[in-house]
Amino acid sequence: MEAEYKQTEISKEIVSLSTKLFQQSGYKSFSYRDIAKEIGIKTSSIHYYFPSKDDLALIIVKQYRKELAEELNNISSKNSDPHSRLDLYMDLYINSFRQNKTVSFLSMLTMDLDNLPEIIRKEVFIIINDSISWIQKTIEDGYSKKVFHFDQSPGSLAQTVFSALHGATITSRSINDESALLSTIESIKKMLATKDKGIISKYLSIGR
Amino acid sequence: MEAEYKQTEISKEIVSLSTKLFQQSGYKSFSYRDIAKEIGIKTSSIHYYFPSKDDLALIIVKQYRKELAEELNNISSKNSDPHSRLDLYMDLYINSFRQNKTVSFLSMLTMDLDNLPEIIRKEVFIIINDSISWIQKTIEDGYSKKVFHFDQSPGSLAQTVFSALHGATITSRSINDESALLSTIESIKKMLATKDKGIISKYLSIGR
DNA sequence: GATGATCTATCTATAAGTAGATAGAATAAA
DNA sequence: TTTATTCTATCTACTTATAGATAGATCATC
Repeated sequence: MEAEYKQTEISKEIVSLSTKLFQQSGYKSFSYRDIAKEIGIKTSSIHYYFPSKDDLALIIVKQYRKELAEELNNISSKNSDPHSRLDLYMDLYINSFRQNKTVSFLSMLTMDLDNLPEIIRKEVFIIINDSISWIQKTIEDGYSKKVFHFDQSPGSLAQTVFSALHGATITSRSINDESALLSTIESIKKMLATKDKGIISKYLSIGR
Repeated sequence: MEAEYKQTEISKEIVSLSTKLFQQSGYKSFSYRDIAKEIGIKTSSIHYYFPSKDDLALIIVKQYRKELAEELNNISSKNSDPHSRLDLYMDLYINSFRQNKTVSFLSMLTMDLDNLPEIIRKEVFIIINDSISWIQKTIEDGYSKKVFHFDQSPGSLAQTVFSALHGATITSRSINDESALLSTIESIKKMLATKDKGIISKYLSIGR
């Protein structure tokens, strides 16, 4: 694994710029032309390192997956407290938003599924799965340590947290204001901190 | 307003098919060719009704905006109970997901912002704004009628609800399973139904 | 026979990808 | 240590395909 392509100044620049464009506007909307023009090379030089666009995209996505896995692993290993873990996880979204003022890459990948080659689609599934599983484990831990309190299964709740964070990143991006993301994080925190004594059970039926 | 284009069998078919494709894979990824081939006409016939792709896209988005506004209005006028209102709003997402098994159109528009002409981008902003405002009003109503209980401002909470629903639609679509959407709706309901007596305030600091 | 709707044919622009040339660096052989 | 060979990185030039768009012909219909 590790370096799946010949790493030179230029090839790294290609990957980094492509990642940005991919993230910003999707798979179909970043072209070898744009990249070449911006870097100041010819498109054929990009083909030299990355024979096809699919190759380049796959490398980008795999790299993203690797980095995310490392970060999650890092958070888990350095923090035993479920609160801190979740905080740090949510910080990832805040930082990502502040850094590139755009949608999280994973959201873009998800929205872009129809335009992606199958092999990349599989990567995306894995990333989503791993993320939700990680959140779920954290919530389970928080439940058993009795620092999280909410009357919903860890699996369902993990899906909610994951979805809400992504949705919030998207909303924040679209209104160009991080308030949506911060509000959502606040909601999630309050939700988990709530001692669920007073739930009005009449309102809990979900099957319709 | 109303019909901003010559409405014939074919032109309506064009709009309907384009909407579907636009919704599925984004602005850049639906082409006059595809539409023409599928309907069985020539691309020039599409140009006859919709001189440019931007024209077509704008009509699609405006129509979506109108329909959504009508639906929200309809819900509001027919239901005084905040619970029912919110339920019906969330049903829109479930139905939309079940019908086309894809992401909600609004989510796609948001992710696609970079690829959209300015005039359409403005429409999207309005739609988002209107949606969040509508939710906010519903929450305010629920607070004042004391049927919703949660310790967060209606504005922030509305952003959260909106974001969570979108994120959930996206997640559900990507894993091809409506569970994420249903879980999220369940979370939202529980959240609003929670009497916030037992909040652990230590965990409520958001400013970091 | 004028108007509306659709088609043919074509244009221009952009995209991804390929072939082949070349300059210069690295390596091997004399 | 010079010479020959191969490799690396890039370029120019081209191909094929797709896209949106337009002009003008054709056909229908009222």
